[in-house]
Amino acid sequence: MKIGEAARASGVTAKMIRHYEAIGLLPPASRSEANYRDYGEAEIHALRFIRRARDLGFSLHEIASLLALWGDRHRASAEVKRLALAHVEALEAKARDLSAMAATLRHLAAHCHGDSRPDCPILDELARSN
Amino acid sequence: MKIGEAARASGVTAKMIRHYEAIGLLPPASRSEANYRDYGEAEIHALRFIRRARDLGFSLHEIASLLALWGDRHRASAEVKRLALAHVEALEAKARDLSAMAATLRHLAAHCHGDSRPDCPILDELARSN
DNA sequence: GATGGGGGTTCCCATCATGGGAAGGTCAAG
DNA sequence: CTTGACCTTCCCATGATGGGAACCCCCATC
Repeated sequence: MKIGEAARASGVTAKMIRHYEAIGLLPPASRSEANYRDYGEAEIHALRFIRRARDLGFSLHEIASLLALWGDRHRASAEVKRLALAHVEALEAKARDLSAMAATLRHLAAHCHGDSRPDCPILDELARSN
Repeated sequence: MKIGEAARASGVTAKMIRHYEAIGLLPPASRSEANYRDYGEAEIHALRFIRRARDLGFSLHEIASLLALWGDRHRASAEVKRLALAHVEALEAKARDLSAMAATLRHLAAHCHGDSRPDCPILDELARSN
């Protein structure tokens, strides 16, 4: 399979597949006579694995660890779980941060008339001098 | 005030102050004889404004708009409110995305024994072949 | 007066994940 | 044999931030 097909089959763009190889997340693909990258089922599986992990918000660095664990038949699931839960904590912390920002701003906006007059509690808050 | 003092007074690092000037978010600062940037109260206010907007998750691009509105005595607060609420929507959407990822992953982790055995529903899900 | 330290200045590079695009090679079908 | 779709590598850009080098400036202390 050439890179375009692999991209369609895995949901990872060809650009990203090359990138993942370049940074060592994936081993160098074997090449055809025309120097085209050639992918088999195993590679497609790995690419899908990466895409799903990305969809769950894992960084490429974390994904490298996950791939290593995936490929290790003697892994302890405890290690995977630890990694996953640490990531969950980070996701939840980020979500809380964003929600807090949203709530603060929504509150400010609720007090803003939102008409043609210039008075605006939102700007007042941002420009507050203390 | 030199840039270091301005940084301390505003909570924006000197590095970032220079950056904001470089990208045109702030007008070029006036310079001392030694070519040092010189800041007055007005500039400190603007820097604090920027920092607060950043704390609320606004992008520098959005902040440019907010600064323009802030400086426009004839602005309509409707415009500010519109911007703020659009940003709130984006924040909430992002927060929802992160929460969904966290929930999915927490669910998977809950089914993972997390012991020394290799079986792991988390990896199974990532490696799912359909 | 020399020196040292703690500012400041510019400029380049790195992060993280991704995309755009140029210049050129390869292959199938018309 | 050309055309078009694909592939290759390489460079640049994003957004916000930080690190660090090389150099300049000023003030206090020996």
